[in-house]
Amino acid sequence: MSEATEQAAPKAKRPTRAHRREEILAAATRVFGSKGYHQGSLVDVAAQVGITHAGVLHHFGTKDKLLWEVLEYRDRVDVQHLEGKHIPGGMDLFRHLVTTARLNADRRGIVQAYAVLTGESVTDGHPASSWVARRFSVLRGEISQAVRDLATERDVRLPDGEAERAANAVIAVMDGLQLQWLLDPEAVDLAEATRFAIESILTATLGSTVQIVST
Amino acid sequence: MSEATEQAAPKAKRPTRAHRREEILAAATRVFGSKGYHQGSLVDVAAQVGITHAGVLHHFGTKDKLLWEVLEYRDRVDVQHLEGKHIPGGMDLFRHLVTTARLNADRRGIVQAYAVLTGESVTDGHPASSWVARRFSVLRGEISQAVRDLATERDVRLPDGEAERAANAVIAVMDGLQLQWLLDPEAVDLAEATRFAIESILTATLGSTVQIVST
DNA sequence: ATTATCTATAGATCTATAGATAATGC
DNA sequence: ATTATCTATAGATCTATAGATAATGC
Repeated sequence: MSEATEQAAPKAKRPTRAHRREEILAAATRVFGSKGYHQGSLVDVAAQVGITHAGVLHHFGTKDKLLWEVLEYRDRVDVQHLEGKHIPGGMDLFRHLVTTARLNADRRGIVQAYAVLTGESVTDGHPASSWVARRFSVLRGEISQAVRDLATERDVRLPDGEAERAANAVIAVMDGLQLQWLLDPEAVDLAEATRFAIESILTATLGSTVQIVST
Repeated sequence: MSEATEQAAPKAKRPTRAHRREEILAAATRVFGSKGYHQGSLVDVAAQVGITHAGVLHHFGTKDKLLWEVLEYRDRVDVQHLEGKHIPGGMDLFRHLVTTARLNADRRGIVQAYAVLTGESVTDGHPASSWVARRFSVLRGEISQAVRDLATERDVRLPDGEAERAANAVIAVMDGLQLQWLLDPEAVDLAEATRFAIESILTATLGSTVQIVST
């Protein structure tokens, strides 16, 4: 905040290195989201930032590395969005999932990028496949733990593997609903559908009605 | 079966036009499934059939048209696989969905093709998007009707739009489980997970335990 | 005569590299 | 001196077309 070091108000300073990289990452997210990784080109990304593709490569080296950083960037943004900075447990986790779905209904680009890259990631040797697989694995762990917490809370004894099955179903239903919503937003109310599906899975798993009151 | 018209045993006759087209469609399904539509080239497809890419274009005109025919071909195969030739209703429909999931666990290529093309289809202007959207719409109609049938059968009065919500959730969970299974087959038992998820959704929707006994 | 293929090639793209130039920071 | 960009270009692909050749069917 010291004004002494300020010489004059520079109109359009060169963006800092970190800032430029962020601009490129944001542009790449849009491009990969709207066209996919293979079909989205470095020229497309560069054009959105107002430089040439060579400029993009100067910052990221290769297109693969750019994608990796886009995915890491996504992780960082997702986490920093949480208040407590770490993912909640028990019922709060499911509330959080529904809330995220509601926010996502106004962030089509992000949802699309996630859906496209996830779909592409099952192709042979795709650079995003290990990222997506790890993401699933982390979610599976967190959600199944939350299911176990709820079961304990309600004195329900779960069959072996039931918490994992429920977690997989919850993850699956969120991904699948996003696909349907992207292709036909009229046919699916993303937040409502997500709440309904998660409540159904939890209700059936725990044997008594579960209601998620999202904030 | 008349032997009179047979001259000699021709070793390797030229395949009929229809047969050659089928070979190409099968190859294209494999290629688009393993690499995606944009990344899978006509040269790849042609190589699998043992001709050049120009031969493929002779039969299908353009790459887009080839994709459309691949999708129609998929529809035809799916339908002809059913015994009655049309999709069943009520509980039989859900039995059929679980059975399909079990068969799919041994047809990775087909599942992968479906997942990849569905994911790609949400990119801007993708040639498969209307096909996927229609597929969702048809499934939604069939499944929601089956849910209504079950509700009537059990004297359950469903809230407005509940059958559609349940249908969307069932479709979503099947698609989502396929993604997880493709990326990590150890983590998901496709048939078991599908059965569990559909039973959960139906149980919660109908308010009493639903069990799907797959044949 | 028609159908199925092939070779050759045009015309678009794409990623990545090399080397030059301009702008900042010490 | 370092960092950020640019221009130019190499080297791969890709789709699609044109025209030639071979194989079948009447």
